[in-house]
Amino acid sequence: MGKTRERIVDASAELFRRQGYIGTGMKQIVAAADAPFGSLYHFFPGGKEQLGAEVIRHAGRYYEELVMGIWDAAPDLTSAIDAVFSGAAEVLRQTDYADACPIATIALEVASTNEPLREATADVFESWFVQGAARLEAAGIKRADARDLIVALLSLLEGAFLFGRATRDAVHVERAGQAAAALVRDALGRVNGSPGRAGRTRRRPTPPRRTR
Amino acid sequence: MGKTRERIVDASAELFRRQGYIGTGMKQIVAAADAPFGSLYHFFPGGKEQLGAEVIRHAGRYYEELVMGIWDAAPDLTSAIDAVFSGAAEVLRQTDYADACPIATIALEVASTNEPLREATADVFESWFVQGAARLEAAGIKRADARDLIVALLSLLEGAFLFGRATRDAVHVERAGQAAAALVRDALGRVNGSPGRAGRTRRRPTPPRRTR
DNA sequence: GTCTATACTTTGATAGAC
DNA sequence: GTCTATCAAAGTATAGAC
Repeated sequence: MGKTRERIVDASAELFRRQGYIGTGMKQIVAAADAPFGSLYHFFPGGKEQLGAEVIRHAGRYYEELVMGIWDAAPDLTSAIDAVFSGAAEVLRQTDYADACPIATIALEVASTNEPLREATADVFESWFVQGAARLEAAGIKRADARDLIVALLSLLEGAFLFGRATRDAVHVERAGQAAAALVRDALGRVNGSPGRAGRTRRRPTPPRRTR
Repeated sequence: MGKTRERIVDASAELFRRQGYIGTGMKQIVAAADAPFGSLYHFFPGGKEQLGAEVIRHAGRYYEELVMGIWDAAPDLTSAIDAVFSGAAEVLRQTDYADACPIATIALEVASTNEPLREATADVFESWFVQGAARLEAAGIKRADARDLIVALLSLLEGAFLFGRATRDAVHVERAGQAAAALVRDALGRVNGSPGRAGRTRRRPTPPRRTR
């Protein structure tokens, strides 16, 4: 229904997430996008690599907005963490253990083999770190701790995605969420003796400006 | 110098870890193994899939023994966690951010596309969970907590590997190790009020029997 | 912008001599 | 067990009519 170029990017993102970048063929993409083959190289003269880079950045930003939207909708920090992990586990189940992180598979595939695409994934992850750290700070985590904490929280999520997909069991994601909550409690306790209300964020945390 | 079949498996494991299963060709494998092409299908009549399954199980067991060996050599639980994560970060740096988890890339590639290989990765991960949980129990973690904790610790490691390779920065692995240590302290505190000696493992934790 | 046909390369896999 | 030649299929990419 949308524009052809848009459909190509969306279909590619879906296929890359499930089959990886290398495992997805250009012919499969145009078939899934219901797009003419000629349009592919019309819109992406740089070929598969240009398409891959665009998909990584597009899917990365989309997922960032999805997760941060859930985060911001929660009344406090611990609820936010719980909502993100619970929601991720639910999506994993509902998609037959296919839809987890949109770029993790690509990131590992290209990390040592394709420098432009590796940089694209690194940029996406860095943006996630910045956005998450800003929210942790807004919730009262010390600036010096926020960066380390968000990396740990997202590592828990990514690792649990890996185990969840491989074992076809989303409980790993939920349990990782409980571990994430424990890490948050620790960090909050380090700055505030009363953990009861320490986790309460401002009602409308100033959304940090995107750096792009 | 070893037997041909052995060289093929080892070379495949190395290539799969860095380039993934799909991204590695059979011709590249025989070249790296310095093996005759005919031998490949002589030893692996099931083709690439049979080779992939064997590499997953072989590399999975090798890595398990490597990590658990480091674990068992540490004087106490928190030292063990630190040693594992620090060692992993060091290897990551020394290999130009190539050598992290030997099967994570394959696991994500095949999770939704190749059921036999997906099962192989699931078996490996499950074995890691069992071995790790047994060691946590031996260190005083309650049985009911050990399983959840080992999944969280390994999720931290796997997620940090992903970010470390993508951003070419091993500090993520070290920081994940600190978060892992915090989770362990929490779990130990839940069973023993004196965290000072609570983390002390038995000098020779009974190695749980392998289930294969 | 769309569409078809096709060029070129690489892939996994096989056959058969040695 | 080894080695070479080769297959059929799939991969990415291009050309050119419309």
